Amino acid sequence: MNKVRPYSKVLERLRKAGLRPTRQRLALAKMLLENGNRHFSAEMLHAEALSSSVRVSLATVYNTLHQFTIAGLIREIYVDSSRSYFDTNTSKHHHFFHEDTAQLEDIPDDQIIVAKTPDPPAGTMLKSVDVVVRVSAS
Amino acid sequence: MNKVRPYSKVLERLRKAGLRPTRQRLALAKMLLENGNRHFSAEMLHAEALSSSVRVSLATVYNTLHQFTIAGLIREIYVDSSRSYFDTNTSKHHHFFHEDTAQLEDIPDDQIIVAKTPDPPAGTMLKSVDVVVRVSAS
DNA sequence: GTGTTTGCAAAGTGTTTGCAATTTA
DNA sequence: TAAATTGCAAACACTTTGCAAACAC
Repeated sequence: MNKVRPYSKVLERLRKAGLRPTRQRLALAKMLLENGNRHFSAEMLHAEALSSSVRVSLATVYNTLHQFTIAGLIREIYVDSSRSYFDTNTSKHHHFFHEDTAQLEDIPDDQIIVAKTPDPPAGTMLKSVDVVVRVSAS
Repeated sequence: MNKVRPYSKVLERLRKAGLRPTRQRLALAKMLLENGNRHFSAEMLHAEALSSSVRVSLATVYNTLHQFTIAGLIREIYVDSSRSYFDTNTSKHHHFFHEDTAQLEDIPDDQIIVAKTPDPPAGTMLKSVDVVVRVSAS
């Protein structure tokens, strides 16, 4: 059902987020949002941009990922204490993390059940419930 | 029941892990293992050591935390992509992460239920199931 | 035109490493 | 005294930032 979004959709989403659709932002948004769910780091996205002949600096990739995260277009996943990973799928779901390869993989929804979510401590509100299942070659 | 472990216990645990009980390792191990469950970063532990007049370099703190982690005396928790956090409680349990203060807090066992743990992908074995509930001041 | 965004290079942060000096067994 | 460990400073990897040039509206 949810096919590749037409170009205008991406442009519209940037506008809605208050982000000027510059050449760099548009190119990165298209790479990320028109190709299904993806897990990636800043370096990975930068490398992919360059090999697709999208000229963009690494600094801009970092800044753009930050802006996209704030805008809710992507989300950050915490699995490594020395590198940021992101996911284009912002809906509630969880991850496998392959320790050997540093790859992320979605856990199918029917494969995990968090039956009870804890009450947030007094004075706080819940932001997210993230489950990471670490695996390695057996 | 589980009172403060006597000095010899810590020494014995280091020996069992194949780690020579040097002054630095012994001091750090005592700070960590004789004071209940603690969440901390390398910098935090280093600062605490210095203020307790335990002379130890930051490099040694890093190296020691790594060795303790491999030995299973402590475990690492992944909540921040720019800093490593550790926990002296190595048994199965989950965490709140206060985004405002960067503090970790245990989730009481009866407050969370992971009813179904996913099958690890083919060719992999499960290492851990970590739940992080992010909260912030409301 | 005016304010925003980019790219570069420099700076910053947390962490690791090489190696001489020290310590442990 | 032989092997392991420490501390320092330098090196590292990843990320952020200052600022002039380029760009969007």
